[in-house]
Amino acid sequence: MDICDIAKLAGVSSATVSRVINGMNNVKPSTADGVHRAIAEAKFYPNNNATTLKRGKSLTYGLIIPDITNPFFPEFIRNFEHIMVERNRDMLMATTAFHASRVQQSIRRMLIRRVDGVALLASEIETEPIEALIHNRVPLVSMDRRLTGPGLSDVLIDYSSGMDEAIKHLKKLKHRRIGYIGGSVGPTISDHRRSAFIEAMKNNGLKAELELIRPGNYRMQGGESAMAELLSVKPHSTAVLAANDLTAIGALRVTQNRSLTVPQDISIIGFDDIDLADILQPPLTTLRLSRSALATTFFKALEALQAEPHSSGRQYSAETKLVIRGSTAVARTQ
Amino acid sequence: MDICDIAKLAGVSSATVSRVINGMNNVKPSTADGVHRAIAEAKFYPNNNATTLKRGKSLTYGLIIPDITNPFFPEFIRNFEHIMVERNRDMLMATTAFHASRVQQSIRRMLIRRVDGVALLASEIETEPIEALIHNRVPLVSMDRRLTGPGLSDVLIDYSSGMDEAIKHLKKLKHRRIGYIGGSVGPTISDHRRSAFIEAMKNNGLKAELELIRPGNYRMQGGESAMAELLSVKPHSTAVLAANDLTAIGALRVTQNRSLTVPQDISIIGFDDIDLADILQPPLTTLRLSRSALATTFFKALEALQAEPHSSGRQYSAETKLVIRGSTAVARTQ
DNA sequence: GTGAAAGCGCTAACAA
DNA sequence: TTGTTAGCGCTTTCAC
Repeated sequence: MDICDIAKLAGVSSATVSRVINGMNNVKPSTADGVHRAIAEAKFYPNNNATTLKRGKSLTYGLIIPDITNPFFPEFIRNFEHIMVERNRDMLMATTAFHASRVQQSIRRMLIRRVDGVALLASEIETEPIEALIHNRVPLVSMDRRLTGPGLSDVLIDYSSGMDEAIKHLKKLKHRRIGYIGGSVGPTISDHRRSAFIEAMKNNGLKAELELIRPGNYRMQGGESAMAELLSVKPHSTAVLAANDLTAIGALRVTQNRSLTVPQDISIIGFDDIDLADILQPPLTTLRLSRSALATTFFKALEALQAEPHSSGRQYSAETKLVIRGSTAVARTQ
Repeated sequence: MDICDIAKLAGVSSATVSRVINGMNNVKPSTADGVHRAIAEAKFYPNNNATTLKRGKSLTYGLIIPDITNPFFPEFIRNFEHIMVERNRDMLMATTAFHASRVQQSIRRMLIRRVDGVALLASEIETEPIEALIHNRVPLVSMDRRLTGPGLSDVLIDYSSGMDEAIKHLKKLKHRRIGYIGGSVGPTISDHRRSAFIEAMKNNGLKAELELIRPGNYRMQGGESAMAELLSVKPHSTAVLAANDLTAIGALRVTQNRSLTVPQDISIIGFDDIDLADILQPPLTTLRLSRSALATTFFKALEALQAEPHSSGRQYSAETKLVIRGSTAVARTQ
């Protein structure tokens, strides 16, 4: 079944059918009516592969994320997909499970499908697949790589503002020794988060102790083991910041399993503010990174790059903001 | 950049390039080598739209889900995508936000992309888009519609076994008046769940009181309002089953906000066993529906239908199983 | 083992 | 306002 069949049914040419399908206004209404009827009768759906092949544009953006079971990402996806649907665009999603090889695989998928751009929210990035994108003139918008270039924009996560708020908040609560559980070792994005922590400590006249800085893996389990290590330091720190909420939840669990009470015995601050943060016991104090703002920014960045493929990319930025809930309190005097 | 360019670079014909790309074994190794080199040098990625157009098969399955922020679905998606990547297939995901119009839109997306099959986990289903799939010979595997036909399989969720376990568990804990918070009004899938509850009550010699059966909406907020209603019935039931974990969490929150303790004052049982269920306070007793088993079943069903497009679909089934945690306890004597 | 060429279903000049 | 037609990039038969 193709537009020629529809053309025969409607007694017109395939070009007219094409025009009707694409809503061009240079078709006589009565003719268009007939075509619409024929399409409906035949339950015809035009083959997008042919359209894309012909037009050289797929009206599709790719989205690559590390881990869909981290609630941050579904919340982002929902916003992103919503924008795409509204603009009559398609989304092609791939997850990487934190493996560089899966990033490569995902980018390959995007390239062979001829997406009009890629939003890359994963951090296990190797330069080779990125070069493939650039070389093939597929715009790329990355998250917090702090690197831009022709066809390459970036959305910086502005930790510093939020991180400063967080440390100020803790300092006011009399915390002095503050621990930090980071992301995976390797990705620069983890480094940015850690540096922002150290910087904020310094700016507030506190010393970031190396012994109290541990890597995690952005998952609960990583938060658990890192927190176990932090608790074995005697005396342990009175507060801990985590690189994301999942990590903070892991830390929370370990703490509670050891019969320590949060926030009385130890304060915990997360990062992201996933919906879940609010329903924990205690509800999590966290640095909020707005998913809808982020989705909007990524979309805008993609559109901008697409409109002018030869233009150089821009550095965008997304704010973080402290949300105070129940997991922080005055430091226990030791 | 196309295979003809590669052909020139490698000094062969485009047919040979195509053969090499597709790993056919009727190319002299040295020739294949040269082609591979040319492809790498040019960073060439074949245009999948052309391939699909030509072959008439996309090696892609569509996946339609209602709500990606319900953790059940990301957990499902991760398993499903993993299977797909392993088999060198592609996944095209769409969410419906519980709107029938979005289901229609999603199915249209799938049809114009010529997916080889659709896994439909949403329940806001209208017959029209489904007929479009059938008519265009695109296999469909639905969840718990309990309807099969040519090119149409279904995965039944076997509530009865788990629901029976749940009621037996509560009965042993001396609960007699048990409430139920269902899914959205309308979808048959909600009816199945509710019927299974009523049936299980009856089978265990308990009476399902209509007053204690309320609709929810598969989201936390729905669980909250339904639970508020249930608590206004005096005396309130001593236990409540929810149509999914999110609903149960909503119920849990309302209960705790009213200074009632779970499970001492009231027992709550969820459905799904999302990862989160285990980290709540108290950890949620729930009916487990395995995401990985479900993903495997959906994939198998799609492959079977695709292998024999003219064959009639099958009824598959997925088990549910009671997981006892901390949200159920002996009923308070009233 | 390799190449020539037809055609998958659509769009967009161009012509009428 | 409508039709004719040349491709978009690939696969695959058929011929060599």
